[in-house]
Amino acid sequence: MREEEETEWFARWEEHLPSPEELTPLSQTLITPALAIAFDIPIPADGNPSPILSPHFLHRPLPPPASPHLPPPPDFETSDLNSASAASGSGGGGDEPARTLKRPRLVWTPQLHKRFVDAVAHLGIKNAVPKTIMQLMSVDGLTRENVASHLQKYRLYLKRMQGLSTSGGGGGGPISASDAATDQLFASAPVPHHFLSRRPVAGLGGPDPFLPYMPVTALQHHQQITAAMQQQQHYHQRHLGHFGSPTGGGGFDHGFLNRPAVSQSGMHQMLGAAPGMGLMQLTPSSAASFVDDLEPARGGSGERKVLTLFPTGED
DNA sequence: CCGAAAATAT
DNA sequence: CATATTTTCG
Repeated sequence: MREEEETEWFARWEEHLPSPEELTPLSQTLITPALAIAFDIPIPADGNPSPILSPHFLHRPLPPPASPHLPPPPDFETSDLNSASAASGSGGGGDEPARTLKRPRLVWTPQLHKRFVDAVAHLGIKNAVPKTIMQLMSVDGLTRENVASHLQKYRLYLKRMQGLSTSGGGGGGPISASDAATDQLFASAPVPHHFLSRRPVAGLGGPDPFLPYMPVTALQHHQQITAAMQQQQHYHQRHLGHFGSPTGGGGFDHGFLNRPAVSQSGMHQMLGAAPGMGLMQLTPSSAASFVDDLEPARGGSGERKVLTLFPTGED
């Protein structure tokens, strides 16, 4: 019977999250610099190249099928399309500049986290170790430590949930125990129910028996964690928090950005700061002003038209 | 290399 | 002060 349940969440998964453009207001560059040029697309801020930092992190093609008999890796895009100019087989050179540089704090955005969860789900809790996860994610710049750290937190989150999910968890609300700001990130991603209260399937040493892979084709992000992105996202995250759209008739909560009340933690932070909210923490290095335009669109329905596409031109 | 804890940064 | 992410230790 459980099997059916699993298939169910599986089917619902799609609706659970990716969805709406509302959730993807992030400005992912869909157009590569080269492409833009080819199409003669005038990049905004022409005079303002947004000299946002672009520490060229190392980018590895990530080769391995890490999965023995695992279905083809998710359509996770390898998130690398910068091979245009670097195609030169030069020595491999190897010189990935950025090997000993202190890379900026990694910001786990919902998208990244989703990728993380997907990877873990496909690997199965058993094989979900940092290294493997990292490889599956194929996110350029991601290090094993990044994943390990996040995994640690993720596990704690899962554990926490198990204890709170006393209501039989069946049917009612799968995951709605705590809405601490902390869980927001995790809430944004569908937590495979197998993870909860359920140990490795006996008799199976490998990945879960079934793993049809979810239809997350909506993934339209070319993820390349760069300082630029991080800054933008970070900035957004700070401003997000209250969205007046109480699931207007929806009924399904996408579980993200629509948490009505902030817990104490949130208040504490505000208390520390001024009610006027002027907390704009720009990273030290370049305090260039970004053209972020994430409008809460209060009032009627929201209007998500965030197109801050800027050239990742880094190659 | 993995996992947990301590240390730091925000 | 709390939380997120990094670095250190076992």
